[in-house]
Amino acid sequence: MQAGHPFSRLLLRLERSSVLSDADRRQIANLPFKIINCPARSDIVSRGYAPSGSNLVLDGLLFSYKTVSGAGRQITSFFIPGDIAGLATLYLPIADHSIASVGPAVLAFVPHAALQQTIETSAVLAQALWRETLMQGAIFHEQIANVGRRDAFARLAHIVCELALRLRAKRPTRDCSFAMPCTQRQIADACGISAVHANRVIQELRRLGLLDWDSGRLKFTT
Amino acid sequence: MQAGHPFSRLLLRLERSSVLSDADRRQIANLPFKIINCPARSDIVSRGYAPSGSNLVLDGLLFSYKTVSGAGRQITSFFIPGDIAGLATLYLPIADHSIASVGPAVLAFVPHAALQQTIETSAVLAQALWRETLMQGAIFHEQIANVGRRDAFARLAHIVCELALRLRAKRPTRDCSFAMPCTQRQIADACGISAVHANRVIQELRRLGLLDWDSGRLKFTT
DNA sequence: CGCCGTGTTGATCTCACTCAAGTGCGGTGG
DNA sequence: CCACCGCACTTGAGTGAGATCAACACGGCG
Repeated sequence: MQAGHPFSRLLLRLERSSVLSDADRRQIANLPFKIINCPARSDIVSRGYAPSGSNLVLDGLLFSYKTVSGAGRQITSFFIPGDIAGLATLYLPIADHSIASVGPAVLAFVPHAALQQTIETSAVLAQALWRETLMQGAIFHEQIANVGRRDAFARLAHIVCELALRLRAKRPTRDCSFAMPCTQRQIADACGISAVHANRVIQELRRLGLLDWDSGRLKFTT
Repeated sequence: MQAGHPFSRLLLRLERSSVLSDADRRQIANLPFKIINCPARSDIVSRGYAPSGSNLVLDGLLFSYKTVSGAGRQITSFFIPGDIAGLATLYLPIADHSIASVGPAVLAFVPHAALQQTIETSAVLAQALWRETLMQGAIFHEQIANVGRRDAFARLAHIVCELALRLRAKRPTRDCSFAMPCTQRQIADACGISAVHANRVIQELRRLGLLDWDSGRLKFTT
């Protein structure tokens, strides 16, 4: 990940929609944290447990999911660097969903107590963090519509495009390509379709010359 | 709806998970509001607009939805009396989804400015309201898993049971029955299936002696 | 009275699932 | 160094859940 303080990316994110004072910036910068080097595909939060903090993603890709008895798991959303995963447990102690890593990831674990204190100290930061949870909620909304109403082709395209947009928002590339660490299996779980069918849809997208996805790199071929 | 102040039900709700001071209670009770009598199936918030307040449901049933081009609409969640619909626009001005009424509904429209001031005045109330949005987020999560992974039968059962639980939590009935103002069409839209198929699933549920749904009243037949 | 929306039923079709087998690659141990 | 294993991806065949289209019964309402 980039050089500099672990929270620099979070600050940038928050300042995109809030006006922070110097005190606010200091407040964030002084947040206690613990760097966690997280191996590939490992659980970070397990449903039913009460984590004592939230995880700021510094590098890598996380996803939240639910397992449905007898029907595998459904990935509900992805967390990219700059996102805070597990913010919901700030005020809803028991996690209602699990969070796991796609590839190896670097996280900054921030205790709830510290976040709560920050929120009580600065109304602006409270608002900014609240907004973060609301934006995650908006992504859920979209995901419900996506999974509920679109066919496999549109679902997969939608999810890939969403990831591309969010990732490219932070690091635009000339050739419309980006690192795509997910396996087809994971994309299938996010789309609510079987892995086999996801594979066929991806091949169809390739055949139509819409995308080129190979060895962890995905490229839109206009 | 019940006699008493329009916010009495909201207060009860908030006190279920927060400890309010007298000042907090007064703060809520003195919130400015405007009673809205809303006809059946009318839009309350339209996607793309920036409403100037949120709507506390006093009576009736609302739902939030998204329309997917060429694939009808997807209902993402229901709001029952005591819920605040459109809380997301508090800090995300442009509504990313629409909200509409099922049957006739009674709402208390509360300006965002008043809510924001409340939030800045009382940390406890801020937390309580934040928690409300998080709980709505948890329902979204569940809905994604529901629509993404379960078959039509389980989806429909899940949604009906969720509504039953939430409605009965406020007004338990002896015979496991409750007012179910939705049309089959609306349930289908919430499940992400066609109306025809929803009808067949409901008949199957009836045939199995699991529920009895007629003329706006739904009963679980053990 | 005619109209529209809801619920119901039947026939047909197709998208996506399951099962199954095979390829290619990276890692591990002999 | 090679044999082996596990995982991601690929391909094929058969099946089934759910969509679509169409028609009709019924009740409420202008």
